[in-house]
Amino acid sequence: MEQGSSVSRPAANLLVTVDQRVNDFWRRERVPERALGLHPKGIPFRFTEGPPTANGKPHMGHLLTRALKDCVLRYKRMQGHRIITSMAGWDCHGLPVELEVEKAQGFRSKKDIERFGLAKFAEACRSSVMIYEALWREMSEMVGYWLDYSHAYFTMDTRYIESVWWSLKQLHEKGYLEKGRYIVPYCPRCETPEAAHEVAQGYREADDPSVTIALRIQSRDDGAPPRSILVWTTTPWTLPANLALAVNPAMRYVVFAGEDGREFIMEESALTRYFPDPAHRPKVQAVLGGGDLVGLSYTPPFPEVTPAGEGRHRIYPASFVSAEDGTGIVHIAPSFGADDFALGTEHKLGFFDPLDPSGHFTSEVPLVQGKSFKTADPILLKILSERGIVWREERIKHTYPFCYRCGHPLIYRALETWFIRTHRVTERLMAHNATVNWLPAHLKQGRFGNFVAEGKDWALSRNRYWGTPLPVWNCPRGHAIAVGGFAELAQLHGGDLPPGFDPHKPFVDALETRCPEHREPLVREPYVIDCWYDSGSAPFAQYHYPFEPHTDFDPAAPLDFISEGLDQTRGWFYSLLVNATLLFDRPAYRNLIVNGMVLDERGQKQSKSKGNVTDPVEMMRTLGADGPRMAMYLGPYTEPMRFSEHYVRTTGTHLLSTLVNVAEFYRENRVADHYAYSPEVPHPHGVLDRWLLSRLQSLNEAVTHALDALDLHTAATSVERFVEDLSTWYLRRSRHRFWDETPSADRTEGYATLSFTLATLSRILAPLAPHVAEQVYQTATGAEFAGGSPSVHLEPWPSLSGLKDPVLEGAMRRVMDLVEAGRNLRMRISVKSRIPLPEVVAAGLNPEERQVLGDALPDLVQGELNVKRLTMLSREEFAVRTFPEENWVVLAADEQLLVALTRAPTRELLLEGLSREMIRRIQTVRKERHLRYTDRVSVRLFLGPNLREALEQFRERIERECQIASLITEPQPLRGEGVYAWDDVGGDMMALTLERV
RNA sequence: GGGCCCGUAGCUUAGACUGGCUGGAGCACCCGGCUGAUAACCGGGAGGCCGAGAGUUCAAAUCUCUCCGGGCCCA
Repeated sequence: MEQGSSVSRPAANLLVTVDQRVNDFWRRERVPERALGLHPKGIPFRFTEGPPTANGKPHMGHLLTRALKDCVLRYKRMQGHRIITSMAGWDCHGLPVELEVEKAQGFRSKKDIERFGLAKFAEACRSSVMIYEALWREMSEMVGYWLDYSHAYFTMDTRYIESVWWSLKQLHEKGYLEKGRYIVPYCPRCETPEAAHEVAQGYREADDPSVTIALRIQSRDDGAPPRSILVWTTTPWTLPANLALAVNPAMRYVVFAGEDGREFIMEESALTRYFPDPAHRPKVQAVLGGGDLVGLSYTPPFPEVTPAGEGRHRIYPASFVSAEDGTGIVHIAPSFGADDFALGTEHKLGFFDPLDPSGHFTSEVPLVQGKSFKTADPILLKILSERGIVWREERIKHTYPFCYRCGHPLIYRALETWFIRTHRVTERLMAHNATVNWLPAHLKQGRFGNFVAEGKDWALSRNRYWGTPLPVWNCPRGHAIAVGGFAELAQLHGGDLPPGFDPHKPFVDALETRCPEHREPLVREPYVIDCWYDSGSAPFAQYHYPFEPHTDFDPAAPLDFISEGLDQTRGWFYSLLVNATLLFDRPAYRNLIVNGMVLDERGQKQSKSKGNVTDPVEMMRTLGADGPRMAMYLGPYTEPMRFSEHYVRTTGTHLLSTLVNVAEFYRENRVADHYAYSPEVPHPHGVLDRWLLSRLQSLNEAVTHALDALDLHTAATSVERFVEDLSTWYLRRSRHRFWDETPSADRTEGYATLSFTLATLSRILAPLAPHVAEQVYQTATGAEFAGGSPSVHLEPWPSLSGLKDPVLEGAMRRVMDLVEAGRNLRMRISVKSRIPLPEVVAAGLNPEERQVLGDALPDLVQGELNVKRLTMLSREEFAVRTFPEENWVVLAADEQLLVALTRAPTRELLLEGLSREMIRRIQTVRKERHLRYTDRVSVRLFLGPNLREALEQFRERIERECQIASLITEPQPLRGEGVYAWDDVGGDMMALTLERV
């Protein structure tokens, strides 16, 4: 068992092997299930999984988010918290899912969907979701993101939808849910609005009319000549819908006379654009401020079709009016533009929208009735020309949005939309946001705070099919009924709902309903809702609240922690806040970590078209899961982060494979020495052991502090430094103890210290690198994945005390510096460290430091520097002592530390060095033969004269270190197969054969 | 056009809130050593106008302003 659980070397796929073994163990012992069920009485730690859209393959950014969430949840679990809730979740609705199906079916428009049949379409969407859910689940489980996947919530589930309906009815009753209008990009051919990211795909160069018209201002009974204001537009078809004009009060406008004697008004700098040649530029007769124009009335371009009304056809001030193009006077058609809409709403101008859903003029504009908006352009212009209203007519090339699916030009138009009136609670939203601990902090008042402060309403309804249906039914008598659950719907239906009732379209609309008051048939609003509302409902809807009475959902309790990517700022972070505020009047969450975007190795955004997308599953198959995880914690995860295989290998993989190999070292030796693990806190005597334990407690404290602050970066770098110290100082300085032939108290204390350290470190590492932590834990405790073994993930978070010794840690730091200085000196005199030197003299450790190190100080330094004697002096003593240059080399390592080293080895020491040369070469051969280091061998040697002398003196040591059972020296050079030979070992020949015995 | 963030060695970063010692470290690179735990380890080297400029100050990577570059979001 013990041999079999050794990790294979060389370590190319070391961490992949670890993952496999650990995953087998977890599956066999049902560790995730047991871990998720720990601490049923623990202090709640409230969490909700932000449901990823079950659409498209997961990318590196998703891996990052999972790594962050998993780390925090594991930490809290180890601290004894009960996680509420560990349910996984999937966002199932929305246009991305519909598009996926449309693409698969080759659909080009909504009409294709209708022809296909809504019931079949819904089924296809559902299947699509389930395919992606499997992909995502694979990635999430691979990275070790432990959630309860078998009880995941799906936003398309009937019960989930019922909870969402409940909440919408709450909003409706409180008056937050209302019908209104909203400007959206709209494709008349597909008869659907488009989302911003869709519009962004469809910008193209377009050739359009560029028309300047002159609208007559109504004179103010002062006898002055009539003036006309000049208005520029590229969409003449919107002119029948003109309800106002806008000017910028901060700009200057000029009055000038035209050739026909009429007076015209435009913005000052626009005059230069319209008349580039100064010789032909008309004379300015008067200059007006924009404010002078505000309030004036004018005659609209088509007075016979455009309904007059209060406030209409006047000039309004607006800051969005610019002087960059046009005349500095903007035509306002509130039905057909965002700025227009806002201004129209502000001044209560109402709407005039004479287009039908397919973009053809209705009978409201008889001049062009039945014509599409685009073909109406020239006809309308011709009429205006005949009336003398067209002042200048040109063409313009500019970029314009087209439908990315069918290529038809889009229009912006005001559509009937259901809103959540969030602007009414902007103050509450801001107050709740103020309580949140945002990481990074700048988002709180920055990007997110600004967005909330803008106080825009939430346009909730969508003209689509696959989504939560808007649960509002209209009575022909003119009132609306919001349905807050299936029981209420059954009442309207007048009987039980059909068995297995699916609330999606088209089933919900096929249900017959009657108004309980007027007995008239009800018709549901045809919309589905924004899927962000679905996910924002997750904290309660995943529990089917309030229909199921005894759940973990507490209406009064915000979530303790969530984490998602920066793209969720206006997505989930916002919808959670709105839901929590409107439904429960409390903040939605207390802490959140927002991760940045994951870029490729050159800092470029990863995108399919660039072909620079790293597949997280592929990466984990090559490198294991924990290397990428660790690399993410070690990087700037709240900012855009470069990420590549090379980056992972040199950070996370390096750190973790070092650690695994330290554990492997421990295993091999303790198996050979039959050391039995004990979980007791050791109290060793040796300085190195005590130093390591002190470092361990310091690490424990640092990581606890960091994770409490949700600072995973500091936690990871602390671990990194510790592993470095463990591997390159403690182990290198200690390894010989573990090779002692005979058991000693010191060796046993070494095992106790190392195993305790590894076991504790594995617990500290568990939230960060769960697989490697398990491997190290199993090795350290000697459990070795045996059936019924405990798992590190069922252990509590360590809280060491009484082991810390700051003086010792500081003193050891000085020793490390001293050794480094000594190595530097050896380098200068070109004496390799295999050759012992007689003496090193040093100063710079204070008495306290020297005392805490005691006898160990010479051992540490002499062993590491391979010198026979260490003499410690005070700085004063060092200063007065002379170090003749022919015998000594001296270095001031820093302001404190002074080191002097003897230059030349004695003949005796030279021979000792040669013995080590021989040992090294024999060891090399052993390694080449893949011998375990417990294997014993017989060796035949042919040696030059110096080496022979060295062998005579150090024979016993060579035999011991190389595990030699029989050693024969040959007088003649060895020849033939199996002979290893060197011509220059300290100037001598050396050859050998070696056999396992 | 507006908002937010980020610029420290080729790369990843510490230091910034609270100004102060020669701006530390790892990877990569070059030279050398070592190798019976390791994609290991050890020593040395090269590599920084701390994005630029101005200001405050006895003193600025750090505080202030402006600009430049990059990113994200919005219009």
